[in-house]
Amino acid sequence: MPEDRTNKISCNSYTYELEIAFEILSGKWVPQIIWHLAKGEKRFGQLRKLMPKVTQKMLTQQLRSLEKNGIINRKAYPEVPPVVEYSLTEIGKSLIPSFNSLNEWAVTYLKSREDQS
Amino acid sequence: MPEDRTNKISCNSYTYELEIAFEILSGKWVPQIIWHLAKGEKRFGQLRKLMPKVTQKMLTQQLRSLEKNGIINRKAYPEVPPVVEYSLTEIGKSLIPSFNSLNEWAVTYLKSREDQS
DNA sequence: GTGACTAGTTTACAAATGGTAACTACCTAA
DNA sequence: TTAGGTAGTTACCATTTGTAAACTAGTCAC
Repeated sequence: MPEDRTNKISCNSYTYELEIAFEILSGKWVPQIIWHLAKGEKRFGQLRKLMPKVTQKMLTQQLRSLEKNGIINRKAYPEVPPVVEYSLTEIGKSLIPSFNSLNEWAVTYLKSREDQS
Repeated sequence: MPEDRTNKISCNSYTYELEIAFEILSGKWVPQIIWHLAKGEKRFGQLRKLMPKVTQKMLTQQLRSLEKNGIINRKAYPEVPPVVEYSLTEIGKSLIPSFNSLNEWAVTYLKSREDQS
């Protein structure tokens, strides 16, 4: 074997996709945003009410990042006062099963930690 | 309805578990570490070789954090030179399906982004 | 007694991330 | 003309996270 090509999926390339996912989803408020949008389109102000601890700056920042990455849609209506609606894209919606899986894992995890103490 | 208790699962409490998961799994090298350990017990030096870009300090730091959170086991043998073996705990192993799910999502995601450009 | 081996620690620094608070734009209604 | 409503932006600071490089400990082989 001249090069280490015995496996098409080398360790490095195989973790690459997974890391992309975590890169996109990292950000203190990102999971929450996606979760809320999973339940339906929301306006900026609605998200603020649902997430009282996030500041305006952080909310727009993370919304912009999700938009850039194609996870959410932003629809702005040229009205006064302004109306902006956020929703999950198709690829964004396809994240929901993974989120449910992680959520279930976390429930089990927390339970197992309680039992120990 | 005196209080908003129509749903047992309120928005706030429901995202809580999900956020715990992301909290534990955030950290630049954490997904990779878990991924490698999913394939079997590894020594410190083996992990370093599998992840050439991580520094010693970061590797130990993130391993410690995962150990503290009960995701991995650390077995140290009092030999010279030292031998330390890391492996996933049961709850750690139970993360693998979620990781697979996220990984598959990311593959689809990357494909869909390629197609656009 | 010098160097190699493994699995770290330590110090100092740089970069990324997040938080606070004040400010903007635009139109409407009083 | 002044206040209110929505969806932001800006400037500045604090905290967290990550990096680089040198150092440690204990034993063995030379």
